[in-house]
Amino acid sequence: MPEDVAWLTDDEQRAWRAFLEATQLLFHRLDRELQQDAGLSQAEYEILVRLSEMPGLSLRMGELANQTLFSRSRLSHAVARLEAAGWVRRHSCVTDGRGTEAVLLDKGKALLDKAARAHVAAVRRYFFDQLSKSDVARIERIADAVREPLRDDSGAGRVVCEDV
Amino acid sequence: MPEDVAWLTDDEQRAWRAFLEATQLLFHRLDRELQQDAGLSQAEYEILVRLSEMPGLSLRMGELANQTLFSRSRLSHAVARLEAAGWVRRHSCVTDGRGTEAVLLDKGKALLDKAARAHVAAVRRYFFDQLSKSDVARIERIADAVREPLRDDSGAGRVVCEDV
DNA sequence: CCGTAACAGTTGAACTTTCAACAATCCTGC
DNA sequence: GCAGGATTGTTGAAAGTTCAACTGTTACGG
Repeated sequence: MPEDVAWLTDDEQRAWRAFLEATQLLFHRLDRELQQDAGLSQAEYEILVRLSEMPGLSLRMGELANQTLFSRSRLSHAVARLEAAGWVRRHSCVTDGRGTEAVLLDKGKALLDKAARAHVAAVRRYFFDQLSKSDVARIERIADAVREPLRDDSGAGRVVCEDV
Repeated sequence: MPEDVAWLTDDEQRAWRAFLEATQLLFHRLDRELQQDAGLSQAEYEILVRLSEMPGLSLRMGELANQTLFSRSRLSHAVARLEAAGWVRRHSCVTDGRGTEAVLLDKGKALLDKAARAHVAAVRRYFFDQLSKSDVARIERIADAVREPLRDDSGAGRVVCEDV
């Protein structure tokens, strides 16, 4: 391991590895339970949730992609599967001929309700049960700080200096 | 959304979503930069790192799977690719005829050194630069608390009560 | 020893995600 | 209005992951 770039301190090293392992384990576990309880992947669940929160239970594909942080392609494939399963329907957008709207169907809403119960319980059990009130606040603050710089320039490769 | 199971409070809801989004954005970004800088996926990088930390630069497949949290199958495929690329070699274990040892080759070590420089810089830029000293300590503590219950019974489906 | 169970790892098929190319529509300036 | 460019979304193939079945090896009980 080279030493000439700013390496991580021991504290940082331990924190980073613990963080990686914890998130990995947590997401794997939540995924598996969601799969067992409702036959949904985290990705599918996320899509259904976002739709369910919209008035009209519908959303343009692009906006849905933004909210879920999926690529357009990934979302297209995923929604195609949800549509095949009868949980979602797509129809082309009235106001913009290029667009497509995805709509959550009753069958999908029912499944989501069932899935959400189990999923929230799991999130509580494996995550919030281990956390104090101040941990929760701290996590929100840290997460906000981390995501803010990453949020916008999501397609940029390490901008160094690029103007005039 | 049903209300009869312990739902999340508003604080928890916000923290959870921020956490999900931050981790997603962070991992995507690190993945992409690793890919651009060294042509490695996070998974491949992880494998090379673990091998590089062993005396002899080698590890049994099973132990490597444990450390990386990969399934045996995933690891098999991944190491097969690394082997095809000439970064790793496999040979069957001397002391246990069933086993296989993966060994990091010079070419792999060299690649890893290069990759590590860029990767660590990225981890610092996108993660630690946003964190205070006390954030780092808190993260380690929380991560430990979260992973500990998940660590062992990694194959269990929500044990309710199972004895006598 | 021998038969059986447990273990270590690999394999191929099914599925998901990514990547690049594409079709269709909208917008803009002339 | 219409050419050129940007935007929206889909598609098919390649790459990666998961799942279940399989091979070969070791450990154990009789």
